[in-house]
Amino acid sequence: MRILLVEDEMNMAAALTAALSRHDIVVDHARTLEIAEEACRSGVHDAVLLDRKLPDGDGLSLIPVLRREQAGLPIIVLSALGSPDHRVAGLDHGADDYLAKPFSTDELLARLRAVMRRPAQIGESMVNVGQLRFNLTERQADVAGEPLDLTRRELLALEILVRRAGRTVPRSALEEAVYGYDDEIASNSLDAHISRLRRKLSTAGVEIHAIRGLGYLLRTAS
Amino acid sequence: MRILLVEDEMNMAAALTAALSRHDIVVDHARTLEIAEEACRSGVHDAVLLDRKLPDGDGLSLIPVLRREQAGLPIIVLSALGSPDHRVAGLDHGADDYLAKPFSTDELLARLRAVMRRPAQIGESMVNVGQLRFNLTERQADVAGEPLDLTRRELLALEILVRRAGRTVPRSALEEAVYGYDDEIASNSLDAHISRLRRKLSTAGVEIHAIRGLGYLLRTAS
DNA sequence: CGACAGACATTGCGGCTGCATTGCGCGGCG
DNA sequence: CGCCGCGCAATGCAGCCGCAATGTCTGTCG
Repeated sequence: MRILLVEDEMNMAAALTAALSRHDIVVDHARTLEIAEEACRSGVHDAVLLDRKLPDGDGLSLIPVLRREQAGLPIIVLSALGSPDHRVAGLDHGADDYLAKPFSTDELLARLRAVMRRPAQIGESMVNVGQLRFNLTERQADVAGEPLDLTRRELLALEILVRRAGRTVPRSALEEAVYGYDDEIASNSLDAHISRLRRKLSTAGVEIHAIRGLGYLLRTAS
Repeated sequence: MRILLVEDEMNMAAALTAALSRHDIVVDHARTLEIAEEACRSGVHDAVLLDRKLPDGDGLSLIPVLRREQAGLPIIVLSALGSPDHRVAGLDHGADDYLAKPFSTDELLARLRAVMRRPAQIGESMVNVGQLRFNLTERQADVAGEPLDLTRRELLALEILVRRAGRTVPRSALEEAVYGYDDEIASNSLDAHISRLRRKLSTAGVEIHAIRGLGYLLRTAS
């Protein structure tokens, strides 16, 4: 892990660098806002520790700059200004955490770990078939980025077809997915839904094949 | 915004609920770990406030459970156990932040905002859709610089629609965001709010689309 | 090889469900 | 005491969906 420490007081900086180094954290040290801005441009840092009182201004003013350059880069403010008001100000300027001096090194490390843990992206299960992209969690279908306007029954049918793309889906399975168990169906309305689905998928590069006597099968257009 | 408060002390819970409600945050209250676990399963919460001393165990033990159920759900621990050691323990158990009692309500709100910014932090806590600009931290909506005059319910509805712009928001999710669990709704008043929202957004270049049988969808006007 | 039957495709229609809109009255807050 | 937000209900409306009629295709049997 490599962090950028923005701090003008040399004793403080040295002590922090030593403490963090003992935990195998690489520390780059910047004494001014200007140097810090320059340093962060390299994009090698995993987090920023930011002092407030700096020779060329309040550290908080750096936060919007960092956010623009390196969106998502965790920022922890370290400051002797520790009143609730000061903390609120720091957090509302966009900091991820605010730690008042003096603090324990262990707590700093823990807060660093906490802030670094941030999940990259909650796994959204997406299925791609041809130009068709189906988001299983959101229950939404796109064709080349354009959202498809599907009705509820069409969505339910497409979902199960997509989940088993390339394999034949028995007609009975489709009926159970689209209607309930209870909801009896006494016509060919499932076929009707498939028909309308096909039209809406005409530009999606996929085909819904009918497997006579068995069911349907979704696959990329040949 | 809707949060889950896990706290057994009723005075504390009532005070917090009142304070947060004043900032238009919907609070669901759980007195025990068991109830909390059950409540979080609904997946409607944006964050969790977690006490440590609870009738059925240490609140920290809930964190792994929440992480498994709802990865990415921000968790802030609130505890009278405020020593650095305690904080480190809390953070290393997976909490996103640790606030020692007593704390100022303003700081809690600021830390909530900080922790909520995270997922959407790519870019800013400002969402633009069409001419509509929604400030998630300030909770304010502008159309071409002109601030929109929205009521509380309208704001809550618009917030969740904006947070998930371009994706269908289930009707149930909207109801839970705008009203609480307990607040039963026995009419189409949600529809009424949507209707009035639409009127106020008429010049915003966005549309609130109704997805029949599913919910609503906000997107730029075609 | 032709004819028929069964299965799927497509499309129009009507009913019904669920959404849109508006007005009213209550209750809370100033 | 007046205002405003909100829940509620009534009315109007649109679109989804079930249904059936008709067309197409395929596989089978005489």
